[in-house]
Amino acid sequence: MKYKALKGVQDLIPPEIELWQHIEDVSKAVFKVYGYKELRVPIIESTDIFLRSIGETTDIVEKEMYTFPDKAGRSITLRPEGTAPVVRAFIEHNLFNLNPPQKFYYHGPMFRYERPQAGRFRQFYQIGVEAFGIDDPKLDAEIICMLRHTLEEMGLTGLEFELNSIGCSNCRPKYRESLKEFLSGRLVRLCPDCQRRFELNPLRIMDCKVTGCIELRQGAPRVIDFLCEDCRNHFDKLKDYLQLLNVSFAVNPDLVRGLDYYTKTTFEVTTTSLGAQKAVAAGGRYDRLVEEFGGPPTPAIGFAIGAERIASLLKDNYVYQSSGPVIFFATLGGEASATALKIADSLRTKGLYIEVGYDVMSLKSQMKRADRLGALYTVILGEDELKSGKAILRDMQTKKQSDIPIDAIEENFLNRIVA
RNA sequence: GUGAGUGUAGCUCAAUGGUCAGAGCACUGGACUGUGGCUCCAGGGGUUGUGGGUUCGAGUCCCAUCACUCACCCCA
Repeated sequence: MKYKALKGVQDLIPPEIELWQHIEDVSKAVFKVYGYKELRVPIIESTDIFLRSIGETTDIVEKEMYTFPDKAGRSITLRPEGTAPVVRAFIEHNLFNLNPPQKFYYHGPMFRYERPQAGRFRQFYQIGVEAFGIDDPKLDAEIICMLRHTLEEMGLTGLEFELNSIGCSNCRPKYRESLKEFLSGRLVRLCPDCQRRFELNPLRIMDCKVTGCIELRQGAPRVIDFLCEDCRNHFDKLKDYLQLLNVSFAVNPDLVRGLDYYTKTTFEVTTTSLGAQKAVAAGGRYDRLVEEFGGPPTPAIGFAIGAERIASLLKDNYVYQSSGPVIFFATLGGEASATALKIADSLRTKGLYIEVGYDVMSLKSQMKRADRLGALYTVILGEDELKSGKAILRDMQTKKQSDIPIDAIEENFLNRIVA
């Protein structure tokens, strides 16, 4: 094959595309009742937008970004995630002047240069939301509740909600030091990856799956125990609200987000029915990012849903809805074909789904096509029918046929639909 | 970036190193000169991912390369 899609990217084609439309439609409908407005931001941004927000030492920035110079030599990056561009747009258009909270959603492709595997692609689709201007844990609860609502509405079941608080700029550094102190004596016995994490992101060590590391970190300090009063209150209230809203969740003290900008609340939704890439949505609070981007101090929280993973969970049980044409015109001969085409065109302008056969096809193959398409009726129109002025109307379900005056076809079907 | 596995028809897969590479599904046609689903029959469709090598002989063995898959790192 001469041309193929690039590694890690994929075409979405019928009928599967319908599932994707379902996922987008449901999320839009649910977001709407929570007051979220759509925001469309470019898929390319200045590279430094991601350097500053995601963190220069994260893997995303270090090795996963599609970065290239444009024709004027500026460094451009295909967005690896949606929060940074939304924050940039939020500040650029002074959206903080609106009454808080300012609530937005977006959906579209993201790009990361990674080795593809199950549930991971180089171009992947996220549906995300961001809410600005309120640091009340009620907003955290609302947004997590909205996420649950969205996923359930899409038809997902058996999801697990995990929750954590990773503190703020007051309490996290203290925890980080305490953790490093605890681990420093055991450093040489940790796996090579964790030895690297020790300097880079020691919190990640708590997430390591190597059995030796799991044993070594027994009794390690937990971030939850280091929260300052503000963070602790926030987290406690959030849990209360979630209980009030009947959202079942598990506190996972080891839930660490990969991006630098998160503060306080972090959460993740996982499923047991995918492979290693089992997170279907994740998010958290980022109270400092807007200010760091040059905007006014603005607390914020958001999440993103991984559309590929949702699609792969839903695809086996999804029932495709696409309905067939009301009429299939099976014609024989040029004159009949022209007559049918004209009637079909007229009915289509009235909003009816009509298909016509083409002259190269035998009647048999036209009938077959009508059947495959799921047509309700087939109108058979040949030279005999033109002569008598009456076409054959075949009900595809009952196989019953009757004559119908050619002049009356249009009116007949328009009335049928109205009635 | 690391590791393992797999590349044969549109799809799912066969073929102890030995004729000119097969089957099911799908597609087209016929049985039914102008009537769909079921059945039967026939037909079209392949540079066996690509390039080298070993051999009298390679889909099969070896090397390289590309792609796909899964996992690691990391992450939705």
